[in-house]
Amino acid sequence: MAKAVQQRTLQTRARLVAAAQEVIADVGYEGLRVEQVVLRAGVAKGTFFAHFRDKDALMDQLIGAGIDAHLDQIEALATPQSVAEIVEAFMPLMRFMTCERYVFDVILRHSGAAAISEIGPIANTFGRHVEVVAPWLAKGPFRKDIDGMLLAEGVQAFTVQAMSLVFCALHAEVDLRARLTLYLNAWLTPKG
Amino acid sequence: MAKAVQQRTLQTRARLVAAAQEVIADVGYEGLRVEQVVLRAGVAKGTFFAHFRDKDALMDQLIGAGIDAHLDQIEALATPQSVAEIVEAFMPLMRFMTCERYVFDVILRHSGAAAISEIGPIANTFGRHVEVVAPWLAKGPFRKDIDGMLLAEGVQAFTVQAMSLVFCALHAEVDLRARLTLYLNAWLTPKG
DNA sequence: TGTAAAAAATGACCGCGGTCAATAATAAAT
DNA sequence: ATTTATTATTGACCGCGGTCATTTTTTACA
Repeated sequence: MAKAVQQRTLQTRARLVAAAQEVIADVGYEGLRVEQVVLRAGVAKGTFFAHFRDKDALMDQLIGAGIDAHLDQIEALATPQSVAEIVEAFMPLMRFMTCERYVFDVILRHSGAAAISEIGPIANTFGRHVEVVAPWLAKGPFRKDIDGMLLAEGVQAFTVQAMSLVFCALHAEVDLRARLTLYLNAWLTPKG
Repeated sequence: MAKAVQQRTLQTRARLVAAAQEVIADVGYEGLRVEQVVLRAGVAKGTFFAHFRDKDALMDQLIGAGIDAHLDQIEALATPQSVAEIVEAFMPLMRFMTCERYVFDVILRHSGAAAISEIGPIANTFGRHVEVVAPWLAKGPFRKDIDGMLLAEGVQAFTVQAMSLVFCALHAEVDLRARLTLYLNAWLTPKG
């Protein structure tokens, strides 16, 4: 039994990813065209689809990597001791996730796994997000009446809700930080 | 000043909508092709796009109408007095929203208005949803420490989260009703 | 080396959403 | 009625994601 994957394969894939990042640097995520990517990479169109199931799979990988990089930063932080500190810790990640409407759409589409038994990069970052937040909540001055995982899932739900409002005409005036702070105070430190 | 809109226009639009519904009955929302719709309606392809900005706009209208019909039913109900009753009231709507992955994606994409200053049918139903729930929460045995609108927004966020998990491989085993009940108990009747 | 089997790359081709200059139908004015 | 202005319809055409039979390259083995 030989090497399952050839050297050439890795090179081609790396070239495709590098080319894609260059294209994105030029025209943004939404402006990316597969044809431009293969042109830069110097391969045929069909080759792209031999390496990625579809354009969305490439986006899943690239955006997932971006989220992971932000989560690395977040994990290196000292444990936040308040809602304000939690919000602040997540601001850079949220800014990235909402840098383009198209990016946020891709994230939403992949946040629940794209297909059954097929958990992609972005879906994994959502799992990671919960695992990062749960211990914070356990250590901090927050409600203790419900399971830590459930509490963390709630934080995630409200984070998504707050980001959605960035693109919502009805709530355009309310900024992301203030909105998430409002949600998390109500969720994490209920007085009723 | 004459009638701004001709009779013919209304007829054509009605034919297009009717044709679209027939196509959906045949092949589902995801299977809908604009060409099939115009074929059934007996008009040219360009006509479709004179009546709808794009395919998404048609979906927005049709799915938005579906959600509105469910909200009509929900509004006719007696005010729920518990989390269980709230969940039950929303089950049919949630089943509709998650009848196809594509449908849920369209809903997410349009739940925050599609474009600035352009609030579509689905975005409106999200506003309506909050307005239906808020009075329920004010009257029922739920926490009173935060604003009613905020409380209702939270219900919406958790409803979306619960529906997302329907399509998520990581949580496929957990059913919608149980998941939402868990969320809403934690949100509406905190003990901490 | 030479050769056969497996893996990777190719590019012509297709499906389908969306555009637009040209045309037809309707309403308004004389 | 005839002309004029406005609005609706048409269908050839384009952009772009995605497919697949064919060709090229690599690997395994004699």
